[in-house]
Amino acid sequence: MIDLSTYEKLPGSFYISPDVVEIARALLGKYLVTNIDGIITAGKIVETEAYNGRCDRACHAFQRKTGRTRVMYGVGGRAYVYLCYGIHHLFNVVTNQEGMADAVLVRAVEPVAGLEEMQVRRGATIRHAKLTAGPGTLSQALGIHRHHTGTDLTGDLIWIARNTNEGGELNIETDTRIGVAYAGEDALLPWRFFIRGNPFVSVKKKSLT
DNA sequence: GCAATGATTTACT
DNA sequence: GTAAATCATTGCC
Repeated sequence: MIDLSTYEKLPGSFYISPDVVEIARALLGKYLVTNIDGIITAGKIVETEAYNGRCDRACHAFQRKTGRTRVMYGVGGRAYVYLCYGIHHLFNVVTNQEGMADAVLVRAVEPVAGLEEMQVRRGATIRHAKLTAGPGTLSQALGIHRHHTGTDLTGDLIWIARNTNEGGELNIETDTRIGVAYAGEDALLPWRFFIRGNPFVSVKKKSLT
């Protein structure tokens, strides 16, 4: 179990920045913590993707203000969780100000707390290294569900923290996003960020620097 | 009201 | 490497 006393919850102001790409990059190395059913689980964020509601066709909210994407048009600092392929819950962090539909998809975390609970949620057959390596699997491991959409990330159910004992430089790698080929040229945007060499990154680096 | 589809994962060949 | 699973949201009738 990690020592939560050295973890500092990110303030609401962190999510208000107009630059969603910068936030996606800044979230690497932070800790995503959930308190579901009274059980704390947490993971270090090792992979993210940025989605921009105004100039990015891969974003669900691009030129579409619907029931599902409504939360993304709200103020930053809330959760956007959506069901993909009928099976997987994908966790996003809404950013920017009211009316700006930006979000950061958390694609992978490294488990740091509540490992046993994650194993139960994921099933006995799963290997430890695969507990949270992927946007659908990390949501399942942390107990994040579709109905958590709209959750305030400065509350006590789901939040993001930084370790005050850390803060050193991270070896951050950049690449194109995954699974958004339908978005045409927007799929080429280098808006995926991950920590180099971390075994929990969902998709391996495809090219050398 | 109804049919199409996806920011994925897993199992099988 | 390829294919199936599976359902809320969406767009059109």
